[in-house]
Parts: sequence; structure tokens; C-alpha cells
Amino acid sequence: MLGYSVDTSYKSCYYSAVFRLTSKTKKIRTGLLKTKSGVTHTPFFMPIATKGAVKNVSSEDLKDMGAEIILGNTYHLWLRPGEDVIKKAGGLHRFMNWHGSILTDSGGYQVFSLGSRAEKKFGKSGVSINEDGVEFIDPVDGRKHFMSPEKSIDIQLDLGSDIIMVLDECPPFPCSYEKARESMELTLRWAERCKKHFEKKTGSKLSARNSRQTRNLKIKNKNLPNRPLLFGIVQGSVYEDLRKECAERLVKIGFDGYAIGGVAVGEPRKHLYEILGWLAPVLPEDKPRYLMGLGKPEEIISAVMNGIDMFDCVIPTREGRHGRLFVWKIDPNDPALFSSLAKGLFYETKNISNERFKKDFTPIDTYCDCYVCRNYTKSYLHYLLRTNEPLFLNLASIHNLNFYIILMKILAKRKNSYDDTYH
RNA sequence: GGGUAGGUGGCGGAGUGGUCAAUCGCAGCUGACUGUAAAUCAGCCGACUUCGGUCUUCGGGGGUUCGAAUCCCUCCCUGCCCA
Repeated sequence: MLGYSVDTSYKSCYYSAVFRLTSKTKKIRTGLLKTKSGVTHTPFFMPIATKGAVKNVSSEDLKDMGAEIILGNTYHLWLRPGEDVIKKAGGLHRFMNWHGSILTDSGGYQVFSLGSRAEKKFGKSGVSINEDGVEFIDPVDGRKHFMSPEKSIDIQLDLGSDIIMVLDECPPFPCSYEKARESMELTLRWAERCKKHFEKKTGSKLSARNSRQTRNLKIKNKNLPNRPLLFGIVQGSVYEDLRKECAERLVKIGFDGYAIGGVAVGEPRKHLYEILGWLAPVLPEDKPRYLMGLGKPEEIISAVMNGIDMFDCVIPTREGRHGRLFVWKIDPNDPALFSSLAKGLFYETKNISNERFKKDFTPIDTYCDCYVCRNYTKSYLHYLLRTNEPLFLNLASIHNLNFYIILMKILAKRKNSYDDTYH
């Protein structure tokens, strides 16, 4: 199952100016990712703030729970309030009072998600793609908007993003080989245009060199990059040659990091681990790897064991809002937890709306030390949800995000890899 | 006391001779959610069931009819108006 295996000790790890591997074992690599806003420990999970807010959670809540980086969405912020507003506000960080790092998704996923949702609802897609870019119909007011690779970069720069994603196309699943290749070629052409435009606008030059050439670069304390990072996205559906080729060609173009896209759009999970296995040897070791849109805790763990450093997912917030809460089955501070991590026995979910919690006056999770578990009972959470009290949404989201962040901390701490110099 | 409107499954409220075990909403029970058009969506929600059906329901009783929640008679109850 584990397709990724590198036996290199801490000291001889490669690193680039913005990413440093602090530990790399057969199973888990950990490191530090520097952006213009700060240093983030990898592997990490990004709470999703699509519209410039993690739903029902304040920036202060996020800071308190130890989040270091969040994700915002170009498409949504472009339409409302508009990148000009955010630019005038001093950037997204100031606008939402979040001073950690921010990664912005390019809008590529919306090509897929808005199209398929509109199709289900109205029978027509509302999204059309051509060589230049994508035309969207705003689902809120029906107006047409056009997004190109260059436009996406411009918006993300205006937002003040720390990690900018290239505009890509997510092919649907299932997808024929021919379609997948066509889509991948478009994604690659767009990636190249994104990089060219990014370099022109930022006046910088992204390195396409491989890890061996960058191994001797020193990383200085707090010496943060003065430009955003730009990530490429690997597509290619479930086809091995396409995925590998896409990764190789992206690496040749050269990006600060590499994302794997398209895996959260319906591809069965067995393909995911296959894809990670194909890509692990192709992606440069000294660059961060981001698996877009994943996932369940056990999926994240498997991916970390396959060499992935970065994750984002709506699961903790959305499922929390819908009443499903994540609960440890083993004390996360117990070293015995590690042996059960890969088996997926370490947690369960509880649907707090279930009748059985009506008179359960114990905390959601006795092992959890988030402030929801320290201060409230299942009975109260059950009651808040049943009576549609907005407080429920806040508490449930905080608890679930905390679970994910603790999970990532456990993974990162496994080899005692925190380098406090970079806090 | 007179007049009038009405009594439908936990609640609200459709239905006004057969396709009605009875639209729909709420409440209730359960499930789904993976780069967020999502505080959303789906299923169940009289009883029994070998999940194909079977049985008893639309205030009570009686009647008309091949057939009634729906029509008639009567009783009971509720709202409103007049005394």
C-alpha cells in the first residue's frame, strides 16, 4: 500500500529556500514551509475559508486552535467582494484579520463543481471552457464572468495570497483517456502561462532546478520570501502515464511546490493511492507536495505516508455543521496511538443529533482538550443542534478542526521533528 | 337558547363518492457529505410483515351505495356571531 519510501537521514535532507525537510523516514516526511507570512510545519491541514471566512469560525478561534495556514478561494473573492476591495483593505490577511499564511485556490475546482452542480439543478452547465480560459455564470446573480490563467494570477496577487495556485481543469470521473490527455495538455499550457505571468508581475524567477542543485542553500531564521509562492497542479485522471508525464512536465517548467488535483472529484479511493505511488518518485523531494481536497483522517494519514505534506478539506467544518463530530478512540498523547493510525482504528464519528445523546452529560471527546470539550456536554451540543442555535455551528466546527490539527501535529511530531527556531 | 363555521395520522393543514393508508409543511428517526452555490441533501415516519404485501383508520353511532374521509340522519365536541 505504501508506494513511497526514502531512507535518508535528517542531516542529509535536501531543501530549497522556502521548504526544508526536517525529517524523512520510510513513512513520514516532516518539514517547514516558509511563506511571506510565516513558517508552517508540515505535514499540515488547511481549514477552508472559501469566502474569506472559515464558516462559523473566527480568525481568533483559528489562531487559538493552532492553525498556521488557511485556504481562500479566488473565484468567490473575485465575485464578492471583489479583489479591488480586498486590495484596498490591505490584502486578505488584514481584511479577515488572519496573520498566518493563506493559500488561495485558483478557481480551477469551480470549473468542475459549479458546472456539475448547475447541471444537476438546471440541466445546463453554466461553465464553458476554451483555450483562453473559463466562462462562468455566477450562481448568485446569473451574470457571466471570464477567468483566464493570467486573470487568476492577478486576482491572487491582489488578494495578497502567500501560496498561489495555477488555474487548472479538473476532469470529471470517469474520464476517457483521450479526454484526460486533452484536459491535461490544457492544464499544462495554462500552468506555463500562469508561471510566465506570475514572474512578469512579481519580477521574480522561479527555479526549475532539481533538488541536488539546491541542497546547499542555507535557510536563515525568519528570512521569509518576499514574494508569494506559486504551485503547479498535476492532473491526468487515473492514467499512470498521464499523471507521470504531467508531473514531469510541471517540474520541468518549475514551481515552488506541486499539487495533486482531481482526486476529490469522484475518483475512487483505490486510484488515489495508486496515483500517489506513481508520483512520489517523480516529484522533487525538496518541494512541498499538496494533495488537494483530501480528506478523511485515515486518507490523510495514508497520503502523508505516501509523501504528501499539505492538505485541505471541507470535511471537518461541513460535517461538523451537519452534526458529525470526530472523536478519538485512543488518547492522542498515548504513544500507542501510532500503531493504530494506519489501521484507522484511532477515531470514530458521532452524529450528535442522534437521540442517544439527548441526556449524555459527558464531553464530546474525553481525550480532546479543545475548549468545546473542556466546557460543554454532548447533551448541550445535541440540544443546540436540534433547536438550530447558531452557537452549535461554531462549537462543532471548532471541535472538528481541532481534531484535524491535533492529528497533523501527531503526524509531524512522530520523529520529534519540530524545529523551534522557526516558530 | 338561536344562528353559523368546523371536527383528518404528534402538531398545522390538503383532500370533498372509487386511482386514499390519505398531498404538503413542522416535529420525530436514520443516513450522506472529500481544492464549500451546502446551518445542506436523501430516506423513513398508522399497525403487523417472510418487505411482496396484510390489517384497522379521517369525532361517535346509524344509513345510502358495488364502493364513503368525502352523500344523508343523529349524537358529542370546538370556534365565532346574536340573545
